[in-house]
Amino acid sequence: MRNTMVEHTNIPIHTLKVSCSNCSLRELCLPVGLSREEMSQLDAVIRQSRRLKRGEYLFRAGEPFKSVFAVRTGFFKTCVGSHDGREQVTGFHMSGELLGLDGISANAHGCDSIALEDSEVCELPFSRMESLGRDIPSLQHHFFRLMSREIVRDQSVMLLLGNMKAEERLAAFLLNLSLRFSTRGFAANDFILRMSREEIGSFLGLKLETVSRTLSRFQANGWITVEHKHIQLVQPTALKELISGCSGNTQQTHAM
Amino acid sequence: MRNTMVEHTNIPIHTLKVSCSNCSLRELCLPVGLSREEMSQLDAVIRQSRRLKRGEYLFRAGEPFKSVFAVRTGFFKTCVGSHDGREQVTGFHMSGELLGLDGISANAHGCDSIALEDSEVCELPFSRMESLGRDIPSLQHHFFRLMSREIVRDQSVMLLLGNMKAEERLAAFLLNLSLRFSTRGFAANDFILRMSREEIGSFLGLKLETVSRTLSRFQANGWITVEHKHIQLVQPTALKELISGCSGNTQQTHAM
DNA sequence: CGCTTGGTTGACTAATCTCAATATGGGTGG
DNA sequence: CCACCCATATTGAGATTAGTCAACCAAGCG
Repeated sequence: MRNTMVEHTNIPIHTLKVSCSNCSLRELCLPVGLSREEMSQLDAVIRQSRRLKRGEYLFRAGEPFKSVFAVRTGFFKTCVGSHDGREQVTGFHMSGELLGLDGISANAHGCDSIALEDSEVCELPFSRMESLGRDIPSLQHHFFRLMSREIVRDQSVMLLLGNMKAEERLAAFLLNLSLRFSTRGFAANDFILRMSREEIGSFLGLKLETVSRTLSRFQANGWITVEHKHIQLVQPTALKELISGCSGNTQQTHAM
Repeated sequence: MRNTMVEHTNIPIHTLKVSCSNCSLRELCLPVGLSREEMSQLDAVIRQSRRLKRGEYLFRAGEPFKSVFAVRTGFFKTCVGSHDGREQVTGFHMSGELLGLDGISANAHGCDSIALEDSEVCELPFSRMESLGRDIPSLQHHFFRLMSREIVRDQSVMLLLGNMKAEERLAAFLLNLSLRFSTRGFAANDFILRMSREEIGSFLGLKLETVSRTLSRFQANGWITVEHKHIQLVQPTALKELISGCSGNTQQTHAM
């Protein structure tokens, strides 16, 4: 029954299409439609990828801002801390997603970014991306789109935190993860949570006990199975019904 | 005592410095440090300002995205709606702030934007701003900064919605408004709320009754006076104490 | 000058948090 | 390789907060 889940990493159903020679930035490169020439310019700017171990900080709030980072593999959380130690997880980030966009405004990172499993990122020195954007309009445009997408994502989190009940938040959260896994070629209804109940709670504006209880209730309803961090969506439809109506744009393939 | 408050608009302490000939975009122009030549290029791109009456929509979610808008005068709210009619106010916006950045990602506006009083905006056709940015690097950079700032703002709203109690939310809200008024040359401790209790509640993730009760309690404590929409901060320090610790970056001069 | 809308207040209910006890698993060091 | 320990998760009971429903009031508008 309990297969050796210790390193039961989510299994890709099909291999990811990688378009950018230097690193698998589907999100960054694919939609732009760069020429071979432009692609190599981009490759020249993208720094060697960096590996992080579980628990390691990619950057910390307050550090000078130099680069944004694209997740190649692994899983990250970002959080803003408050003086008295409360901390709010502002998002979870997986492959193809960009980290550090909030640092541009003040030339300093605005949040902490921490690897939740061993991970690999590409560093994109921002000023070089800016100048490259001037030469390659489609790249510039795509960068604006990525930033805008982050704003859209944040709006849907606000909707979640401002309007939804605990069950709805959890359902939206699970379905969002499911969607993002599946667009990356992983199983949609069978995955491993990379984060703790407390981190989920922080993100969803709930206490860890509430997260735990709500997951148990979902399981009791026969909607999901929970085995520690291993989640299976048995009746995703039931979850979808729960949030039908509150959706807004909770259903994004992008970061959350 | 109660002066004819009907049109008691907030009074500027000093006149705003206007740097851009076409429209008062302090936020957009001042920090960039454009040359006279560049400034006139920018002026050429910025469309004639548009006037809106109270209650009018600047744009609606789903409409094709063409431009972002800079608030010249007046007051706006943005909200994302959900299918079943719930709506979440995602922000309030005053002079110098940009609206519509969330539309870039999908080429369609992602929220409604509604004037809360008679207002005036400048329209900035986005594609022309993009190409102008290619010619004027500092403008491009500034645009990235503005988008990043929006992301930072959203993070602080998440912190507010995820971590704070009703009293703390209201205190943070009032102090944020106060700060923004004062940086625009209006009185910091004496202002008119442009939005209803319900809209405040929607933004803060509270019901209107809770907003009302909490304001009453603040007044009973002697911290503020409330006369309908006219608010005076009598002991701003008391409010600051309330949120000391949860701040994160709740104290921004920018939109909220 | 009545009517409609928005705001206040109260009593009650429901949801979530808090505190606490108990399990469980994974990691560590012997 | 095993035993132990600590961090993490589950569950329960009771406290607290905010939501709900409802009555009432005041203001602004036509």
